[in-house]
Amino acid sequence: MQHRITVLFPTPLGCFDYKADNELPVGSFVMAPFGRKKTMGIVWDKAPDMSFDDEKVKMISESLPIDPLPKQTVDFVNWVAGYTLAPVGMVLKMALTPEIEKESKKPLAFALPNPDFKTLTFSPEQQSAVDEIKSQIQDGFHTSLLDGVTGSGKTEVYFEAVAEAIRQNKQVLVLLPEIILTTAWLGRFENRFGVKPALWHSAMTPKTRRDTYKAIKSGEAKVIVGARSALFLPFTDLGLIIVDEEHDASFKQEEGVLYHARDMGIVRAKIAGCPIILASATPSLETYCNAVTGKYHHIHLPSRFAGATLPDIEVVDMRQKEKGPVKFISPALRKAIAETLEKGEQSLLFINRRGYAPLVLCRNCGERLKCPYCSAWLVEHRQGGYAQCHHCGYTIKRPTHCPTCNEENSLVSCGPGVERIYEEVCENFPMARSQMITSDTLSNPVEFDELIQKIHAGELDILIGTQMLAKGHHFANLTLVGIIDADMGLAGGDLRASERTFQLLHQVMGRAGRESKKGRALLQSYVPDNLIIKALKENDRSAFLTEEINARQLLNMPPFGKLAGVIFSGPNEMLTYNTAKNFVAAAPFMTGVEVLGPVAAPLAKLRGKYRFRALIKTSKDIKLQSILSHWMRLVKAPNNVDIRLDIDPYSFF
DNA sequence: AGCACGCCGACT
DNA sequence: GTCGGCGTGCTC
Repeated sequence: MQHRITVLFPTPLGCFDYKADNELPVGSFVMAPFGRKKTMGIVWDKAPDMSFDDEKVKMISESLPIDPLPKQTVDFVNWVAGYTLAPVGMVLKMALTPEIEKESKKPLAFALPNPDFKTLTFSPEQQSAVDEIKSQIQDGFHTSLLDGVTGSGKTEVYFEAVAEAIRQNKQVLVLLPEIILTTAWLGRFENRFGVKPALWHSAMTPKTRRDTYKAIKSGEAKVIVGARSALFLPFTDLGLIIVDEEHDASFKQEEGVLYHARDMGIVRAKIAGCPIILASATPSLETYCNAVTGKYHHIHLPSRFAGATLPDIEVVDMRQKEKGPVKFISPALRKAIAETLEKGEQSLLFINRRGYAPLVLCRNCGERLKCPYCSAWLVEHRQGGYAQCHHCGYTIKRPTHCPTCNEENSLVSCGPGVERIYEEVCENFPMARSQMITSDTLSNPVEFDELIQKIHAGELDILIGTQMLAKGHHFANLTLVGIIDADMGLAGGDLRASERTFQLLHQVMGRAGRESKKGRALLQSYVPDNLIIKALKENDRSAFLTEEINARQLLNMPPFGKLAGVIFSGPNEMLTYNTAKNFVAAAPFMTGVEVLGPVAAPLAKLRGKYRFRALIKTSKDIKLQSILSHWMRLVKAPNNVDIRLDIDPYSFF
C-alpha cells in the first residue's frame, strides 16, 4: 500500500508531495528525487496537496536511519516561520546540520554535569533569588527576568536553576551573546559542575558539529551552551532555557531569517512547557515592561558580589576645548590615567570604532575617500596602511595623493578610532605598557585568551579597546574606565539608539572596580545634559527606563505597538524606488495600521545595491503578520528588486 | 536556494 | 573555435 507524504526541504520553496511504501512519522529524514538531484528532506506535518496530479508525484528514494526531528522542533520551526514570515524551509535549514547522514567513527562523548560538584555560598540576597528560581523550575512554562548589576553573581545564581534541571534529568539550553562564549564563562561552569558543557557556535568543526547535534537529539548532551543558532537544535527533553545578557543586540539575527533569539527562546520554552530565565544588568525595554506589568517574574539581585561598589562616575564636558592640536583624551581623563598608573592599577579606554579615523578628506579639494559600492566613507587603518569600507570590506592602500585632485600630502584624518586613541596614549604615557584590543588585531580566540591572561597577570597598564572588552570580563586591578565618546551611539537617532547606548556604556563602566578596589569612570561627552548621559552618571536606570517608556508609549512604538521594516534593494535605483512606492501605495487602509515611507535607507547603497525602507506600525491587537503576507501577495516585484520583511526590527540602517 | 540551460563576449 | 558571464525557469 502506497502512502502520500509531504516533505519539506531546506530551501525557500515550501512542501512537496511524495509517495512512500510505509507511513513515515512527521520529522523523519528522507532522501527524495528533487529536480535533477536526490535531496535530503524532512517529513512535514502538512496535508498533501491532493489537487496536484498523482501521476507527477514521485516515490521517495529512501528513508534515512536517523532519529526523526522531535515534534517540538517541527512545531517550533513552523511557529518561527509564521512569525518572521520567512519560508518554512529556510527555518528548517537552521534546525538541521550538514552531513547529518554521515557516521562518526569515534563520536564525541558528552559527560553528565554534576549538579552537586561544588556547592557555592551565597549572600542572603543571592540565596533568596536562588530559592525563588529553584522553586519556579517545577512550574512549567513561564518567563523570569533575573535582574542584577554587573558582579551581583547572576551567573552563579542561574547555575542553581541549571543544577535543578539536571537533577530532574532534563536538558538545558544556555544562550549567550557570541562574544561572551569564552573560556572565562566556561571556567565558571566547569568549576560549578565538574565538566564542560556541550558547545554550539559558528566556529565548530564539521565532526564536532555532527556529534553534538546527534547527542542533543539522543538526549545524551544535557547542557548546551551556544549562540543564538543553538535555539533550533533538536532537544528531546528541554527543561530550562537561560538567555544571558538578554538585552544584547547580537541575539537579533540580521541575515537570512530575521529573528530575535530571546523572543523565539520564549516561544521555544512555551512549546517545551519549561521555564525560561532572562538575565541582564540592563534589561531591554520590552523585557523590563513585561517584568513590571507582572507578565514575567521579576527576580532582583541588588548588591554587588562581596560588597564591591559601583565606580564613581564623572562626566567630562568636551565642549570646553583645549588650545593646541586636536586631542581626544581630555586633561581630566589624562590626569585620571596618570593617577591610576601611579597606584599600579589598570585603565581601560573605550571607543566603539575600529581603525584610525572614520573619515579621510582632502584639504585641497574637499573630497573624501569613499566606497564605490556603498554610501559610506572609507575608514583609515593606519597600522595596516589601508582604508576600508566597514560595510562591504572594500579595501584600498592608503593613498599618498588625493584620488580626486591628485594633490600630494593633502589627505587629513578626521575623528578618532581606536588606533588614534592608542597613538595618543603612547604619546602621553610612553612608559606605560599599553595595548590596543580590537577585532583587527586579535583574530583567533587563543590570542584573545592569551591577552586576557596578560591583563590578569598585571602585564599591561592601559587597554584601549572596542566592544571586545566591554562584556563578560572582570579584572581585579582595573579601576579606571574612560569613555572617549559617550555620545557616539546616540547619533543614529533610531528607535533603540538611546537604549543601546545606555546598555553598552553601563556595561563598559561596570568593568571598573571590583571586590575591594573602588573604581572610577569618566564619560567624555559633548552633550553632558543629555538624559542618557545624566542617567549613566547618576547610575539611575529607572530614570532612563521611565523616560524611554514614556517616549515609546507616546509614539505607539514597541512594546506598545508592533513594528515591521520592509527593505527594498536592487541594482537599479529608480526601479527599486518605484517598487517600494508601489508597495506602499497598495497598503491596506485600516485603523491601527500606519505606513511610513518609503525613504532612502540611512545606508542608501550597500554592496552596489540601492536601498529603500518602509516601516509598518500597528496597534498591538492587529495581526501584523497576516496583513503583511496578504499585502506581499498583492505586489509583484521585478526579479532584480529584493523585498525583505523584518518583524520587530532592531537595526534601521 | 541550488542547479541547469541558454545565449552573447574575450581568450588559449 | 571554446570558456564563462549571469538572466531565466524549474523543482512533487
